[in-house]
Amino acid sequence: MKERDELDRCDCNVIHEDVVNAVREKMPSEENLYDLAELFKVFGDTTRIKILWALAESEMCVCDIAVLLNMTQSAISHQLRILRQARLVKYRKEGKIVYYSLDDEHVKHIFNQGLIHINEKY
Amino acid sequence: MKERDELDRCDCNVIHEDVVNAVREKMPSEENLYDLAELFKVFGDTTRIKILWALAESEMCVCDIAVLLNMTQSAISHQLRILRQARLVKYRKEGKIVYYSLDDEHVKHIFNQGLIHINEKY
DNA sequence: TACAAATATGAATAATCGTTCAAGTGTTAA
DNA sequence: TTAACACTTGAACGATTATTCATATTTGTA
Repeated sequence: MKERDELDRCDCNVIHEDVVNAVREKMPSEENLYDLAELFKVFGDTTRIKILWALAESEMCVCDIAVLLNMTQSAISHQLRILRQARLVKYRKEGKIVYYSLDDEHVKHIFNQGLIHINEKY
Repeated sequence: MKERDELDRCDCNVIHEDVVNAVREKMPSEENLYDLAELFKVFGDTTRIKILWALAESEMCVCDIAVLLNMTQSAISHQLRILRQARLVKYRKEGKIVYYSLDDEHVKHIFNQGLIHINEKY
């Protein structure tokens, strides 16, 4: 029985079964919630935040970003791969130089909402 | 010399010094970027995303959340502490029961922006 | 008072993650 | 073709993190 399993697992009794059921019906799919967490995980690193903020300002090559953030070019390249996989940045090659830029307009909107939260609190 | 240090560190030459300088001036403070990353780090976990989404729907006690997510009450309690510290949830006590609810209206806005990004891509 | 229930917390463990280092592409120019 | 440069990548290391387990704490109740 499903309910029995859940109680065994949660280690407590259901206090408000009606609330739980109502909320359960309104929850997005497991997949959607997972993807959402994965997206925010990408934003949850200072280096990547800085890279995205920089690219929101201007297209830049890997070396420029490394200089701007005072980090090794290798570290930047690793982070750019993660941003690429999340489809947050795109790139174009010009000879040996690779130029990165934002691939998503609402990154700025998400950041701004985040800043609102931070600055509103005290 | 600052520039020398940066070049040592980034392991490459400045390609577009003008771009780097222009972007540097537009960057928010180190502190702001750090706080922003910390906020998104909190969103970057499936369990916490689920908790926040549930609380966006209805006030719930710890036990209810544990049943809803099929997790131990202890695990939920640990995550609620993180959400409390980030000022994303608030709580009220009623006897031995602790009811949690959202403490921030734009959590929903941030989530919605995130979903837009996810769903727009293919 | 003693007990059970709801929640919180500290320590431990396993998994994940960011950076570094070393070695690899691919491209330009001598 | 050789060398230098811009960048990428894989492995390794240390740090962080989510969950579990055991143990508190607080409150209602017998």
